[in-house]
Amino acid sequence: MQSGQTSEPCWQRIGGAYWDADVIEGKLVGYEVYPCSDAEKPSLNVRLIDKDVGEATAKSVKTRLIELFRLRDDLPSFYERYRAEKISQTFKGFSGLRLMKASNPFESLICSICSQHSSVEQWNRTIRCIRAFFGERLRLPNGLSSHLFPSPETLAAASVRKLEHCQAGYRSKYILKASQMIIDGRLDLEQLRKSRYENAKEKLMEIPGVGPKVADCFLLYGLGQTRAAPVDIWIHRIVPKVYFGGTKMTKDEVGKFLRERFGEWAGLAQLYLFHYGRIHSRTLFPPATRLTIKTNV
DNA sequence: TCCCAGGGAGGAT
DNA sequence: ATCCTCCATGGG
Repeated sequence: MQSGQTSEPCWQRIGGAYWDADVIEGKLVGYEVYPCSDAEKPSLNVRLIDKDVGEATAKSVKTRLIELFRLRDDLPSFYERYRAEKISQTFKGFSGLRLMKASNPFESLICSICSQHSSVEQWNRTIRCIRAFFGERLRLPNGLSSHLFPSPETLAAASVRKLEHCQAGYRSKYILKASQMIIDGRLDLEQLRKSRYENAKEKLMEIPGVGPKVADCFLLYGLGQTRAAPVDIWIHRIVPKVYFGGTKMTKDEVGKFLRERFGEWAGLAQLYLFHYGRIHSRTLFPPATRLTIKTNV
């Protein structure tokens, strides 16, 4: 929930839980999610914030969360399969870390676009601001409220000014263009779900502001194409370090290596390598020493 | 004041 | 193909 995947903004806490709300099958539902720390029987405990939720809706929420947190992914067999690989050194510190898959692909696309050359904190702020400005407000019975992410139609009609107020910066025009392409029918996110990885990626890169990395983020976190392995600055640093003795590689080569080596699990491998690279950045990539020499002219 | 943030576009070699 | 620089904006 806090790992900065561009499926959606990080979930927010209340007490020891995390909460969210959405309209599921036409009904407003809020839910709190509690982690269970029993390593023998790992589970997720969910409390619905509405006393009056039918059984069918409750079941839909369950299905939704299983998809969102990809609870069907078999992590133990992933760990086991690559136990003897160099990547296994990244498993220790992040046991249980999972990929997520967006409930709302359009939101994930905009998250991915906003994440470029930005920080998790900043693009999260931007997305929440866009929700608050343009999205329908949901009021829960316990007093909490939340906003849906707006539709492509709503965002396409948004002014650059308001988007810039959300601190989207130079990405505002990208957001507008992507929304426009969707309502024009030039871009169909659900159709991309069925496309081959290479074709889908090529199509996505027709959107201005969407390059190889952002396209892969959307394919992975938005559509659940686990073959996609976004190569950002950290992956670009860590993969040559861990697997090739520090040899210089292009980003394309790194991405190709991850897909060939990890196949359907390239995206998950990327997730572990990413967090490992970041947490050990000081020791793995010591900052270059800088010298400033003053001259007399 | 400077550098950096889960990059990408446009232009110059 | 590979290399620059700029892009908004906040935070360290």
